[in-house]
Amino acid sequence: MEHITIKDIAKALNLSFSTVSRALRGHPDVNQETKKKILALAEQLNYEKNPLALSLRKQKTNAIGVIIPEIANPFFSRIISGIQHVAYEAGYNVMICLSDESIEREISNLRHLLRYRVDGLLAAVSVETSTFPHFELALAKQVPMVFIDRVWDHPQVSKVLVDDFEGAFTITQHLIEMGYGQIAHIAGPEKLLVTQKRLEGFRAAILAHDLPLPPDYIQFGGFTEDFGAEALQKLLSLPSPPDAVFCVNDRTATGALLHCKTQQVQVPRQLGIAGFTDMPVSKLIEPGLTTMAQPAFEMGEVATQMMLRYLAAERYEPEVLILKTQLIIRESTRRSII
Amino acid sequence: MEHITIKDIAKALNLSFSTVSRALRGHPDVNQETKKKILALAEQLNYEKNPLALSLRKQKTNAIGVIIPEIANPFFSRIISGIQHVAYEAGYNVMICLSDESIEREISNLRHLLRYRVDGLLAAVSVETSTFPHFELALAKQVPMVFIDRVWDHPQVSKVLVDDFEGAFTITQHLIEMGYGQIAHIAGPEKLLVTQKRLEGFRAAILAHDLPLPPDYIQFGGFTEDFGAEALQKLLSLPSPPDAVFCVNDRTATGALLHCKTQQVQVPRQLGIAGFTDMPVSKLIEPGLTTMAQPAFEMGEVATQMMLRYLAAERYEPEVLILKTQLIIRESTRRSII
DNA sequence: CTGAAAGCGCTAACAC
DNA sequence: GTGTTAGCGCTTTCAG
Repeated sequence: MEHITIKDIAKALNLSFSTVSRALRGHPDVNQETKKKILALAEQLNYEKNPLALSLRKQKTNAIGVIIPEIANPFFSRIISGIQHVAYEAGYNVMICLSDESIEREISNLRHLLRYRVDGLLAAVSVETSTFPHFELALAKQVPMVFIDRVWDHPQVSKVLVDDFEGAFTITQHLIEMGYGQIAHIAGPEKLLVTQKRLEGFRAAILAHDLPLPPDYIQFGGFTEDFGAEALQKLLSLPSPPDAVFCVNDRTATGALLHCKTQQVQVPRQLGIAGFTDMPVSKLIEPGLTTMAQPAFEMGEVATQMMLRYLAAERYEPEVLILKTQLIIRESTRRSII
Repeated sequence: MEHITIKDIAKALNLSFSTVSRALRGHPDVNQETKKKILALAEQLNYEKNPLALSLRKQKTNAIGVIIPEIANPFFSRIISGIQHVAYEAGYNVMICLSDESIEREISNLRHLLRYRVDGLLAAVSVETSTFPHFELALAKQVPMVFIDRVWDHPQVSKVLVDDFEGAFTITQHLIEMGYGQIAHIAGPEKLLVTQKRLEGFRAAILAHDLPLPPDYIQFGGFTEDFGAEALQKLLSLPSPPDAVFCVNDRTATGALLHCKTQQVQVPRQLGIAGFTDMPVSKLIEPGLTTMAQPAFEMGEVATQMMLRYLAAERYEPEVLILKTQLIIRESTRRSII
């Protein structure tokens, strides 16, 4: 038989299918004997509940939707691993959608997941996302949401992030301590909250130490390697070029580093470079990249745990969880001879 | 209203819901006028079909299941990107499950997807998988399957892979051409087909050039960095250590390279190192890693296209597609001074 | 304790 | 053209 159903079992045992249904989901009102028979037969026939029918009936899918910009990025793929890990243990299904850093696609992903009646939503917004009507919609539908890292800054949704301000402050301060005095910042996409926070942290550290900060020292743009290289090129061609850069993430930092290699710029001697995130490459590249580590896997885990709590309690109380970053010092900023 | 249905529209327009259903799915037997009215109202009310009900009714989910060992591995995440890319364009939904390189979990993933009635299945098996009763089951249920890279070698299923034998042969030959004469092989998990094919290709190249191949020169084990380092350590402590290693993948090669750095072994002068796959790190690490590039994204794409063909034609004719690898020469094997 | 019946939202014969 | 009906597989009243 293609797929055996509750009815097949009922027929075989000469019972009504409601009794079978009860037995199968452990309802107390069913005779021990018949229950035993039913379970035995189900086992033997390899019966499995049809989750589609179940979802339709219960109006819940037992699924958590995930919208993420790209999966080929280790930061996000580690977040997804964390999500899967926790969801799997809890018997929840996760539906992953990729926005490809496009807001149009993000909207389409969201519609898809909503249409699908996911029980909850985990998301990191695309670089293009600066208005949030699509997420408003989800909010209106009472779907619990937890944003991860790339958050929607709205009081009614939960967030899991790191303290970007503090992280940026700390690493900038590290550059200063290493003796760099003309520090520039390769920033991310201008409208993103993460970009702004890291910029603020950077700026605060620079100001706290009375260092110069010409407007040209801040280069907005993107998260890619190419952008990092391009931005550094601009910085180096300034009349008074920086002696260090803090990059919004490791990818731009990597791009900057590669640019230095082609241009024979000595890192860390002539130029100090620091990143953010701590991707696997960062310790392999040479010189090793100084960076602020973000606990990506853990971010995925805790976001999912929060979601599971909401789902279990059937109430959604927005909360904000801020995880620790960690300064990882490698060679790309080791200017001073110790 | 929480979720508007076909009935709501029917009631509002004083029609039977079957008419509405017909209009909504473009059935010809419906008056142009009423059709227009229905579509207009649906549009206005922001009606969306409930995919759960649809799937239950049609006994197909419009979903493709994917089982993959891990997502944090760039090779697999690029495959997934390729899959998502094609599936998305075709309006197919993809359900990603991670086996975490565990066969137990792989079995559970498969059961989950089957229970979920996915229309087709894409898979790369775990390192632990050497028997395939779970996939037999899927085959028995007539679910079309395409294996990617880590394949089940069964005549009745489709496969998308690269020519591992030839790739291994080519890169080993490259090592020989660079003047290395005592070449070892850090192999993968012993039972995996990929491992065997690459080993065979390696061995064939060595034999073709009449080079020595002591049994100790082949170290089976895993795909991880740690294993690469460990295996190289053993090789280097041999009475007659190799002057080059071909590693089953870039991760083991990276581990081997790192081991060389800590042990002050000069690469490529004292030891040549070659990998397989071409991960993003491979060009960033120093020295750059010589490797055989596998078109991961494309593998995901073509596997999905095959699947879409089966689904559209409603018939599954197993086929095998072999994609080209490409030798990427970097510094880790540039021994000879040119 | 067990069975009958309604219904989740939709499609697809079958009537009219 | 349109409405009626049955049914996908299951849960959940409501009777008995």
